[in-house]
Amino acid sequence: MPRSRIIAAYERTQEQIKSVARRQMQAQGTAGLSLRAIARELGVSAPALYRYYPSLEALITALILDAFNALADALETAEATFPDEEPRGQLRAALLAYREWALAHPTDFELIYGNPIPGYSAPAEQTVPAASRALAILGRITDRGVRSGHIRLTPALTTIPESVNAHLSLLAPGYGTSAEVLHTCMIGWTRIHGAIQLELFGHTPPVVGDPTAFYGGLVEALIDGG
Amino acid sequence: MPRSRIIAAYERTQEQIKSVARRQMQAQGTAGLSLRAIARELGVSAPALYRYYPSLEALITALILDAFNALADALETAEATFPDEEPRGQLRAALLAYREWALAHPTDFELIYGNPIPGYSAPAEQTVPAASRALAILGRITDRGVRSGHIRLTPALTTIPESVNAHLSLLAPGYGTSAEVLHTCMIGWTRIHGAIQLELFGHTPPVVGDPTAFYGGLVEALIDGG
DNA sequence: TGTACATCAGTGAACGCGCGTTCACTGATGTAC
DNA sequence: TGTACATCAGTGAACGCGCGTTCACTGATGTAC
Repeated sequence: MPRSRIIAAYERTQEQIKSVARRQMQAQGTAGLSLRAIARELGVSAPALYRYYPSLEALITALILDAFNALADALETAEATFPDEEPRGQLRAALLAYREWALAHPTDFELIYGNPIPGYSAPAEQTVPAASRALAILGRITDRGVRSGHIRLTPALTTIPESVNAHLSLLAPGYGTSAEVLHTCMIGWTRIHGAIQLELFGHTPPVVGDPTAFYGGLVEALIDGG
Repeated sequence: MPRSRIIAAYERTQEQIKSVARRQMQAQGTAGLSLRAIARELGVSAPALYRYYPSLEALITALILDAFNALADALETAEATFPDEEPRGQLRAALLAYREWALAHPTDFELIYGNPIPGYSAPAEQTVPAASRALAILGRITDRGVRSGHIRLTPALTTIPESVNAHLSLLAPGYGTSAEVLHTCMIGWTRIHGAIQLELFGHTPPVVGDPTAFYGGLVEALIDGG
């Protein structure tokens, strides 16, 4: 068997393990992840998994990286459904995609944005770049929109607290935009995130009745700089 | 010993158990709650706890109810620092109190708003009333503000999706207010909640630098109907 | 083409651990007469 | 005041369970000569 096929098989097994892990998180919650349970479902002994991941921690890290990247990929796909000349369409699509991804992959969402897993702490040098991708996408769309005049920043939100402005100014170049735009993105991010998180865990639906429509209204207000 | 003193001692022990449980959640996460660990820290055998709570589930329910009520109490205390004639001050104080309570009691916050605990499901008839208190407080403050003209609803947000409006209209009387005000409160709630949740789990601080100032700006925008 | 060897995925037993819950019990304290 | 009894907080052993990880191993497959 050629070496490349062997590697492909190895990686396919890694994917299989992660896929079973994701299914189990859905049933048991992120804290319920267990190598033995995964092995059982795969019809294999528990030590066999150690060929593919050196520990439970490593598997969790892989799942987290996948989740951050899958979310960012979803946003990028949404962005691409409109040309760069229509940043409002891009922004709307991206914001809706954020929620849709979360609803479609609730445990991945929990994994990256929810309670930390008891004994686990993520290796920052791996997760930070993956985690930043989503914000970078929102940043560049908004930046395009502001430059072309399609998106305006809310006056109420352009008065950035000095200490925050100082910090954002340091990071903004890394995102290829200004502190103002980055601030707007952070505000926007916290807004959609709160709505999604509360919906996911069942706090808003009993009150608003139709969470999709509720979120839609929230997104329109956000795009209009409200 | 008089019967009332016996009951008081019993309840004091219940409080002690919950307090140790809270400390352990802080260290181990909400999913790490364990009767045996609590008993160990109390210097007592595990079965002894069954005098006070019939099961781990019951203890968790008690902790959840306490948390919802403590949060609502914090909002009410904040509300009371301004007279009813100054609803903007009341609203600002309440919104800031929401974050302060969350930062002071991160695991209680996780417990009520974070990932569900694996094997546990809350008894709705007990938790729903407690959970609704916070929203009711924001609702009555906002209602006062709108009636007296101190608080105005953002135009962008008064266009409520029809399906949402229908549902809110059913619930609004129960909160002693209108569908519009309730909608504004839900929007406001999702906004501050997202900011707090992302801050608590470390997602916003590295970007905004000064989360207190960032949140402050967000609250001002919210009060101004932004 | 055949043989000796290396590679490596996967096994099964074992380690030490912690968990929620049950059970029959002890022993101190308070109550009734 | 003294005695028999009831109450009840707390104990210690045991139940059956699941966990992550280690270890020496088997047995199939591919490689070198």
